[in-house]
Amino acid sequence: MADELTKGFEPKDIEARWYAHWQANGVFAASDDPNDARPRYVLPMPLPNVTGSLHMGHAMMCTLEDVLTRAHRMMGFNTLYQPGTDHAGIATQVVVERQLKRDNVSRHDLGRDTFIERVWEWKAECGSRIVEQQQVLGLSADWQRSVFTMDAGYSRAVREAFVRLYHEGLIYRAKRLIYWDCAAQTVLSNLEVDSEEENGELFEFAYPVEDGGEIVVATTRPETMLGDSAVAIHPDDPRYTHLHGKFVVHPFVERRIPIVCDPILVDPTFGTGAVKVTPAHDFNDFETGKRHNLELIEILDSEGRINDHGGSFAGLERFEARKAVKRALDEKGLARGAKGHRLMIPRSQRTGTVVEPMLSTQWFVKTEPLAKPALEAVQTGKTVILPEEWTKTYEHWMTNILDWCISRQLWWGHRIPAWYCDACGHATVVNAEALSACEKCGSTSIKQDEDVLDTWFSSGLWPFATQGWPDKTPALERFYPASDLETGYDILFFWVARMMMMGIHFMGEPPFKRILLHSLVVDETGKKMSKVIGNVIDPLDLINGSDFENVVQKALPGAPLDEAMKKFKKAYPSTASMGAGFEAYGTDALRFTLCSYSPQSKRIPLSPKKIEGYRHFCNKIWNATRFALGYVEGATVGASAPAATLRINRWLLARLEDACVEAKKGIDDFRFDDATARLYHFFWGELCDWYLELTKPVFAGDDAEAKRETRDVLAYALEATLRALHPFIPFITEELWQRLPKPASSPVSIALARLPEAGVGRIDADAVREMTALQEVIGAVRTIRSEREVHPAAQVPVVLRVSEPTLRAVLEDDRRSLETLMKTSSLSLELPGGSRPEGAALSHAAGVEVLVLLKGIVDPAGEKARIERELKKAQKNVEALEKKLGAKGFADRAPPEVVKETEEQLQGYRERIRILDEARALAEEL
RNA sequence: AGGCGGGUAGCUCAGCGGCAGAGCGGCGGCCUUACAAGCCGUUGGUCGCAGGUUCGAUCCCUGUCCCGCCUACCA
Repeated sequence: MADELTKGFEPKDIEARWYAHWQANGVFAASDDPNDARPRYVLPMPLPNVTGSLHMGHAMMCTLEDVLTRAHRMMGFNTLYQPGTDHAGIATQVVVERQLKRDNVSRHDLGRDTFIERVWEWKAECGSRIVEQQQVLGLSADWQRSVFTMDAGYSRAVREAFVRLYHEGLIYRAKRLIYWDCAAQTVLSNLEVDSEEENGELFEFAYPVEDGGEIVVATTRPETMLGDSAVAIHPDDPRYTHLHGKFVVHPFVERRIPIVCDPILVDPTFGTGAVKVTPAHDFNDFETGKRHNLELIEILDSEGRINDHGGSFAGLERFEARKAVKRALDEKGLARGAKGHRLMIPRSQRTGTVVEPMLSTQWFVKTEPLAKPALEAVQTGKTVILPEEWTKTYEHWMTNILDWCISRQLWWGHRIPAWYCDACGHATVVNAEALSACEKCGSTSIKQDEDVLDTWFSSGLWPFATQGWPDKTPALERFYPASDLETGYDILFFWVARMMMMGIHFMGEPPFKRILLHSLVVDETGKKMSKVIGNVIDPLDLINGSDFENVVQKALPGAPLDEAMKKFKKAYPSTASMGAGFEAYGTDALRFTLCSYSPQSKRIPLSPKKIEGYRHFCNKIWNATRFALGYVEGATVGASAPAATLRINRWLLARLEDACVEAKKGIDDFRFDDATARLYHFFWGELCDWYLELTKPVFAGDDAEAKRETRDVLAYALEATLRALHPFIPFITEELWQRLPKPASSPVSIALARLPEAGVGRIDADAVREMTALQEVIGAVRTIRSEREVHPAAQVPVVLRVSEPTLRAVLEDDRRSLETLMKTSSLSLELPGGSRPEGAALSHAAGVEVLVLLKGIVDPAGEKARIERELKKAQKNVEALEKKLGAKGFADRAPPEVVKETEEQLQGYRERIRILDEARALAEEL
């Protein structure tokens, strides 16, 4: 540690070292001490799947959450970032089954108990990977408290919730039309189904009418006609009036099918205006069936094969059956042709297979009574959603919520605590892992429900089940409700809404004060990251660096390298200029980048170039500190800003104050883009570009008191700035902070130091105004030098003419600063109106006439062109302002200060024109 | 179809009643002893279109055209 800083910032060297330091010192641990008087900050981590590995979405989420966590810890809160992992029912089961398949074994071969053992083994092997990756990201979660949703305690909470809701009548079992995943062999909730538009066909065929004639219907799923129990027409459709009350004959099975009139289902302008009705396999038809009391004819088994109701088609797989039905209709002369048709195909999120609406007995949560208070909590502001616009989406969803199917035909998960009695048929629902007798008749011939609960049911209990609920533990008392919940907007309904409902129901108050939502991380062109498009980026490749070959193989597994490369480069145009791969940008650069995107936009187009830019920023911080370390040894750093008399020091402390206040506001408002932008600008644009440059002449000079003051201010401001930056870039700030002089009572880690807030610096309007004038004057000289192509090292005489006494004094006072930054050995201050030096370029800034003596180096034509350009600009401004001032009603209706300000602006531009006119005359003489 | 959001510099996006901003890029000049992962300067905009409210509109209102996302879908 005592060794010197390397010339450039190398993230790899420092990250692992400091994470170990934090862990060893218990920096992340929340306090259980009942006497701890600090306010609490609790943030439940959106639990990743145990099957998962870290992707960009996690990186985004984790970064924002860790910033919130670290910032609050530094604000003096007793902070709990509650980590954990989710057993992820379907996802995990699918992964392990796939593994078994390699050995040609199915889960049924193993049996339920053995299979579950296998899943646990797998979890023990691979379940910690995502946690390790989260630690690479620097997460300051309290890992000691990590919870897995299948832990014994958590499982007990899940059963308890089920049992209570059941006895309150909020959970019921019913036969309903549900979405069925034929591959995973389970029911899915409507949220686990994604519909995409795909090409299909609209197939038309005729039903013979009983008394002769026919009626033509159209369908995209011809095989479902085996389960038809009606043909519907619109009651007012004149084409079909003669068929009212008639029947058609099913061509394949012995069945008379009624023709019904239904104005809701039938749109007479679409297709033939006649619709086949299959109540057991279509949601709309199901409703129609209820209206007309139609027969429910199931034709599919759980694997998607036609069952006995399908007559001669029985046993055929559903897509085979489709072809067979079409062929058979054709043979009977009933086919009436087909046309191409775009339609929405519902697919399982997990297995990708087309899901089938099927009738099935399942467990449901009655959502309406739970949703109402969850809606009210947001409407009354007890829970706030940020960014605000999501409130409407939440309300819309909560008011249109459907009952929630919570049973799943899986083995991996929380088994439903219901036992059915063979003797009396009663269902015993109790919080137990095993049951020996029916609670009603005492029979021991009972059987537990085979199904498990939807994963979202268990994760809906997260904010309180992690703290020991249903027991009234001290942890539950202390850490419920949580403060914030941060997550992607895509699981607002899946998860957030569920936690709101469950939290309010079981705990009596909403689980969070704020719900903070971030957007989807997409590729540079705005497309969703997917292994089909080949635009997935592993965050660790950005942190550790990686050849594009490696990156691309992960993005599009199994594809030829050049094809994958082409797709990848197309998705990330900015990589074109990046050579053979990503350099090791480090965790800090990635985190800072992710924070810099506005949470309001719906997409976050990840740009590797931008990450590179923020690695440059880290390098800048590194080098600025390296510079400062050469001067700050022995500095006295106190808890508050040191006294300052020099203008540059007063100015820096004023800017520090502003930057820290703005950054804190950004954090408070969940506007990390504002916070990072302000800190970036302060550090680079103010501290480095101006302040450090201005300290150079001071440190090179021989005014001991000025040196001492500047040393103290530099050390103080840098130390404070690192603290302000720490939540965003924890590693580099810790590394540098440890090397700087700091207050005597500083903690073992910057992570435990205070976040700078109002009062860290000092408001000093005079210093800011005066420094701004200096900056403008220096800028004017630099512009002239640059446009005249004066070599940056060349010393050129400068004359400043100013009448205003205060400003004149400031310029005189900071002569040394001006000379350094203007690169002049000969600076003279004069009153306006003196003679015109030969070969002078003239400009104007902050009320000062700026003359740069360029005789011999000047290009008269270029000089004139520049002046003309500036004159034109100034004249345009004058015209605009004159028009504004002269506009009807402006003077008497606009606020006086606005009028005054406008007049002053106009004066300024007029003055500028006067000087530029002179400059033009002067240029003529060159 | 309904709901929500967006159209601002070449690109990605802030700003949302009172002189149009940032980062990246472009252009010109510099290896100036913290940093070439850098320094200095500079160029980019009828703020989607049309009306309205206002002394004043990128910002508020109405209409309109595009583009996303979500929900529900026509068998």
